[in-house]
Amino acid sequence: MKPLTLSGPLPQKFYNRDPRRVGPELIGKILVRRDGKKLLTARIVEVEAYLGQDDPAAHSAAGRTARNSVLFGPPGRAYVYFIYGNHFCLNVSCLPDGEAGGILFRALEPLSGIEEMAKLRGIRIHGPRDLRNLTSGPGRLAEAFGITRVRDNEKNLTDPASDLYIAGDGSPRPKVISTIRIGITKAADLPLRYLISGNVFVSGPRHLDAR
DNA sequence: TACATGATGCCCT
DNA sequence: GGGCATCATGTAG
Repeated sequence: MKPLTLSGPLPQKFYNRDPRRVGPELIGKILVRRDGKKLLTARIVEVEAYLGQDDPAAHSAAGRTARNSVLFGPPGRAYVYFIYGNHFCLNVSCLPDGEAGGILFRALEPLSGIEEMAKLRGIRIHGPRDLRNLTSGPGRLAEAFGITRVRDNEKNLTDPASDLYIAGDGSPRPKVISTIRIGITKAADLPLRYLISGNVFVSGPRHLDAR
């Protein structure tokens, strides 16, 4: 495997923009978890943008509550929520303090710490195909990175001391396409899902024409 | 205090 | 490709 030369955490100003700009630029970046001696890394291959009050599908649509307050806070913070009684999902807040918006992480391509991810997911890896079960899907990737609401919600992902952050690795930005978002019923026609076209680690349709 | 709902994934065919 | 487990949250009462 090609050795990674990771940057530090992406700066706060990276997230201090409209989610529709942040989303596509997050594609190809690296999600990093430092867990004691272990280092988990994976390339971001699929995300979705959720806007503020103008987006009926966003958790922030109905205004600020105790649950979604991170989305209204400063940019670059982790918003972790629990869904369907089983799964955690990871988002990062966007826009200045006071404005709601965020990016949902939907799929990653595992790079390092794969054994640890498999352990956290409670599965075994038999071949390359099994790698997809690690981090393809919002709930899966959260589990593979040990992400929970108690541990990570409101965490500052731009803090160099953070054990969870997003870094660049100097590689060229991949070709990004956008499609409609997945698993929602409101505002379902907006093209706010961003992904690397054809990447096998993407969850759901991997091309523009496949819906 | 009760209840409907959901930005899902697993386990069957 | 479809059924379903499972519970935090918000809202109504």
